[in-house]
Amino acid sequence: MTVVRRKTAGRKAAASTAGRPAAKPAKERILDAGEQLFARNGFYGVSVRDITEAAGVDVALVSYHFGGKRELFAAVFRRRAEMLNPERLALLEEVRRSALPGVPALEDIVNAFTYPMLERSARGGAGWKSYFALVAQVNNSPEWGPVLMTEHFDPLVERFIAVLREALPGCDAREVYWGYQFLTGALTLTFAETGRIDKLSGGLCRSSDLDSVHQRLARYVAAGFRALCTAAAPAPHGARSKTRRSALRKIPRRPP
Amino acid sequence: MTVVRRKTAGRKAAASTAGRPAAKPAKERILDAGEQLFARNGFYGVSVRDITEAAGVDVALVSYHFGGKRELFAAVFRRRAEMLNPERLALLEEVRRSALPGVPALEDIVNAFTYPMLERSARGGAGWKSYFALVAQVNNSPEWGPVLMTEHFDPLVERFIAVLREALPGCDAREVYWGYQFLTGALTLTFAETGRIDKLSGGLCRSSDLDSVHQRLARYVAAGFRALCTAAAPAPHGARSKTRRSALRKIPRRPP
DNA sequence: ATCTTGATTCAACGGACGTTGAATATTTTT
DNA sequence: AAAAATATTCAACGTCCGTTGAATCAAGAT
Repeated sequence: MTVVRRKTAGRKAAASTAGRPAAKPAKERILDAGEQLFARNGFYGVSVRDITEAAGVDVALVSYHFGGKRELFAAVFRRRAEMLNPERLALLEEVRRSALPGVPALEDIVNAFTYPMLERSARGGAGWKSYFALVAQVNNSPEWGPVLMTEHFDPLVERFIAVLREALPGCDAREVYWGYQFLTGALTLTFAETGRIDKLSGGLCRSSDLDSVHQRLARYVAAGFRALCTAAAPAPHGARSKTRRSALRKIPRRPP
Repeated sequence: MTVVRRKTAGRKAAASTAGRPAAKPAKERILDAGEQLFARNGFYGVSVRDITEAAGVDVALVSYHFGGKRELFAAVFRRRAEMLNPERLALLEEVRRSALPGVPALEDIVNAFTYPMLERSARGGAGWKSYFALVAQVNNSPEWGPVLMTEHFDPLVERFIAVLREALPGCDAREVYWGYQFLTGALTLTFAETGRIDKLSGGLCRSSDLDSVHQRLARYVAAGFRALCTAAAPAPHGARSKTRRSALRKIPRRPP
């Protein structure tokens, strides 16, 4: 009956005068809060109420603006992919064009793939950092990976692999696909920034030091591609026994 | 009052005669079911009831045997780590010993690290496959990775890195740590088996084909290590501009 | 045979979950 | 200024959540 409407008035005042964060529209603030929280605890580890409280909006707005929690998750994932990937594609084409009539160096191709991500994760703001941590989890999730990664990244990846194959003439396509798989695994774990390398190295390396990654990943991966492609052609067995046979022994099967 | 105890009698009969799965003790069946479900949907994506229903036991047994859901998750993670890592360590030492008085090939060191996992994921049974998919998610999770990976894998990893450094004399320690980081990222994404490489390659490569990974990963990673370590010594800038400078442009900062 | 201990079942708890519909407020269009 | 469209608030819904305590069962020890 005599309840005073503190909330509404208070929110309005805070939005127009006091706090910075209330400047953005609610829909965007939900995306920001969801991005941060989903990156930390995954889809099921975050409730709609967690997100709306962090965003300072009402719970019902998630269903209103996005249709539901799952759709919000997809929208979070889509938002920055659409900002990022056109630029990565343009950079890749630029690398390719500037190497004509030859083919670009493998390092440059890999860099075109990784640099826009590493650069934004390092200096693009907290939102981008959260986003890439989220990508790391999605990429390794059997539930979300096949859906979201395929939908938003595969067109770019296909073009990237095509350019890689140009730069690796005569190399079996399978080697390139596996080489890409190893690259994306290394890249996404980097974005997870779990701090594990910090502990392992006793502080010598830091997860957050993406410049160190930028200086090393392309070289590492390019060498890996070359090693895969200079290996014996599709001869499944024989030769090169040193790397495969030397000290390996069979693992016994589990007892039934 | 007159309720008939169908459940108990039925379960007992099924356990002793009809079904295979009831042969194991309840505690182990909970671990098995949790392993499978956690691997698919993560910690928060699976309820205690999901697990106990899959295991065919009462809900209360999770709290009774493990103390709670979180402790069950940790127990699932610990169980196979304790089977696996002593063997990986023994294999590493065997590789090292059999190379004396020299140092082992990088490929053999990496293989000692990866082969026991790849072999079990390929031929160790469904439980092992689930387990490594779970490891892939944990390794990329900012919430669980630092806790569980550090606790159960770091002693092994430290020894592994020490041997790597023996095999890379004169190489800066940071290069080895980063090289390991890229390796574990590539390895764990492989275990996630999201099927993404299958779609990308049009069926040419299969996520589940861990033998293909075994044939390629050690070569790829060893070449990567060598590339990191033969690069210009800790000279942070200069030289080698081709790999770093050529076609890269600055990414503009976000508007404030 | 009785006692003891550990394993399992059952029912229930308070709370958090995602979503909804009606009511209200705000902005845009006419 | 009125009307329409959009945005936000509030309260509540039914459901599922993890955990608990008391009761029952199954064996082994005394």
